[in-house]
Amino acid sequence: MNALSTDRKVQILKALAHPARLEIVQILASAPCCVSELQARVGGDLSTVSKHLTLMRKAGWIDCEKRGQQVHYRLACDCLPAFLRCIESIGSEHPDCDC
Amino acid sequence: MNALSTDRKVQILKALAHPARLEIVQILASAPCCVSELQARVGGDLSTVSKHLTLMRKAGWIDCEKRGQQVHYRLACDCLPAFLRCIESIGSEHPDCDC
DNA sequence: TCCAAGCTTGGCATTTTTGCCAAGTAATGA
DNA sequence: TCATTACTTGGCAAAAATGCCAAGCTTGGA
Repeated sequence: MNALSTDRKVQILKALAHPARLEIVQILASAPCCVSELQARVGGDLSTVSKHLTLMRKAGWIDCEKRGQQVHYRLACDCLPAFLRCIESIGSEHPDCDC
Repeated sequence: MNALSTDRKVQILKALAHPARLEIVQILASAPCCVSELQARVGGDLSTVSKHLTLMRKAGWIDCEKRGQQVHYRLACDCLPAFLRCIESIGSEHPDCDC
């Protein structure tokens, strides 16, 4: 019944478990975006942002499409909002963390 | 509107982004369990399992209660099943990963 | 053809995470 | 009280993740 290996699920989870990557999917949740625009919003080197995007694409969270010189990234799943709501609910019920 | 900081959300995500920890919450999803029983199921040193549990408790995924010499851990959220279904759906739609 | 814009990839030093061992604490029973 | 069970915590070496720089690769325009 468990179609996916634990390691595959962990790969998917790790892909979002990083501040810049989480911000990127939240940006992409409202609209598709190209790499340099994402870099402008989250900061860091362009190559770093590109590597984050590759990692999330391999995990399955996002897709990309080349348009001229630009590469447009967009969400590849419908469940991100529900996924993030779950995290929000855990966070608000346990405000006494170590952050 | 975004009640939680990005870092707090990342902490919550990181807490599940590990093979042993993901297996532990999946075990706890069916029933509460004590530490040595969890160790018997996921392997590794008892101290390692204990540290995993502490980390997930601080994140907010699980709670614990002391009963005599044993400490019983259990899920602290209702949304884990939906959360895991989202991961499953991403994994099954993108089977060509590097795992 | 040549150049520049927009990305990706390689390499590598720094930082973070992991997991074992040893030591410590709390509860229970002899 | 003493020993045992059930955990937790400290410490540290090994492994993994991160992020910058440099170098590459396409695409489109001059």
